[in-house]
Amino acid sequence: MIRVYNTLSKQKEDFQPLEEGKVGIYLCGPTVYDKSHIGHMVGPIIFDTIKRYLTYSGYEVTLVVNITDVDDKLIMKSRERGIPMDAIAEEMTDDYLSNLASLGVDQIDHMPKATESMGEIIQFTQDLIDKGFAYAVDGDVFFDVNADQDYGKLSNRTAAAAQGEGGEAASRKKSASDFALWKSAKDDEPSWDSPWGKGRPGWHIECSAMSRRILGESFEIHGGGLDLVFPHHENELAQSECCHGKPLVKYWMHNGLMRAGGASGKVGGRSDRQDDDSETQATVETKISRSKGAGGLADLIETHGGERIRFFLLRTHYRSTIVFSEEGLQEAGTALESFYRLFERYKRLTGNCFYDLTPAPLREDHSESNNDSEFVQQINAHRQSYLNHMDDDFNTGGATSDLFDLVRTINRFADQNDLEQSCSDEQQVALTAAVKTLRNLSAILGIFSAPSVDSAGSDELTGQLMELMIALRAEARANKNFEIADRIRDGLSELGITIEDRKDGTGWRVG
RNA sequence: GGCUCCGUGGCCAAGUGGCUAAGGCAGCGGAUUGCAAAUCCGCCAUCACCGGUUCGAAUCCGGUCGGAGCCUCCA
Repeated sequence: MIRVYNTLSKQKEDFQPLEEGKVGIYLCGPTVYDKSHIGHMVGPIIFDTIKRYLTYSGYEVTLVVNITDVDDKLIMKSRERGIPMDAIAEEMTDDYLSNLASLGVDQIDHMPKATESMGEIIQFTQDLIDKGFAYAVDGDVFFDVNADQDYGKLSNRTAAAAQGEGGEAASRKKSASDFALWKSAKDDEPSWDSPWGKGRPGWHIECSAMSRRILGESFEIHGGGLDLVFPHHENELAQSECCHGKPLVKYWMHNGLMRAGGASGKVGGRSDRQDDDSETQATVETKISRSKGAGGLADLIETHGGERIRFFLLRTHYRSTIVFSEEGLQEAGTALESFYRLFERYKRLTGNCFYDLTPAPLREDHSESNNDSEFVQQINAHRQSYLNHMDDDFNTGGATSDLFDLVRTINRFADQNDLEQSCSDEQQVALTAAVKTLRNLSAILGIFSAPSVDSAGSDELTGQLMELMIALRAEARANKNFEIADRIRDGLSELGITIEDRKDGTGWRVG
């Protein structure tokens, strides 16, 4: 039984879809007014993983991630740069999509855009007016918070305590906590025709309208960053539930936010964009680490590779705060090495490539057999532990530890049976079954789908040169001329190449 | 001020009532190796602090200290 932490009830609940076997997930995506930073990737990566796991568990899953391509920040950006809003939206959407691709996020089924959903948004707004939950004033439409008995249940606050001064539109609102469903446009702003005049949607209404179109009036999971609980999700919930008279979603899931190492405040958060008036030494240091974290995600992917970043994020439970640091990413990279070495070892022993193994699509029954060897039993135990971790609110941090256990168990099997000396057909079968388990389980996390491409110096000439160097060194070693042999190894080491003398021959790698 | 959440070994990080507190990185000892590298084996924590509940708590309750998020745009 899968269990899910629900922000609404503040506890873990048994996962039970509304309709047997089907799951709808709506994840709040970015407002595309600027390039994405690493913090924007936490949600997509965890929900991509959640969909993979639910699919593996037999559910038919629809994952929706919206793109907000009209809002105040986009309009400001458009003025700043002197180009149309839709050009900025397109540029930043492309940036977002390419980042997702680099990080192996490929499970998204729909990416609706606000500007392509105006009809539904206007209809939704009209529905709320008709039902008495919203009112139009001078071209604006506001949601009437006091008409909603349940308002505040997600973020645990009352309507009165909800929203401060009411902003610039305060004078037209019935109550300061009322929020805009439709905003009238000034002359030079992008706008769409509506029954209330030219204008654009408020921030929250697009999600209500688009989720209704694609997933229906009620669906299973709504996700987003913890910072969206209020006001975004609170308001979205209010709109949809007042409109439909039933729960919008069964499970509200919120991922923790990322912090820059040494700094306070989340990556890309408000403090990042504020002009600091107090230039103490501490804030200067903070800015440096910030610029690393919140700076170009594309650069980060360039230097570390998507797999390392994805693994780094998934090692922590999705509800925790992740502190971003260059060192943390480095360490994740070191940890991944043991997997890559096992894949190479597997290939040497069996001739098969890890990446060519096809991951099992479904979580099949592994009924315990008494005939199983100790090795097979250990592998199954690790597999079961992995599934238990994932069943428990998608505990990817715990699950990765089972992956390391699998690696150690497989290496131990190879060591103890001296497979480098001889590997029987039977042993090859056992080895492949175990490696395949690793393949299946890592595929759920979205890692190891293809060889990591960060290995430099893998061109043909280098390979031939290395073959020559290794042959020369082997000759020297055979003649017990260790001085020469070590000179070769040390020299290569200075060039960043590591030599490994294994029982079945000498290998080399960059790094 | 209101509302959430967190504090586990040198660092990262699972575990949230009961066998010897996962796993990773770093370190140390051993096997292996000509020496290394890789791999394997072993070692390294009583869970911020105080008090309470309980046969039994890192895990529940209260308090103290420390940290984070939201209450304003935000993944």
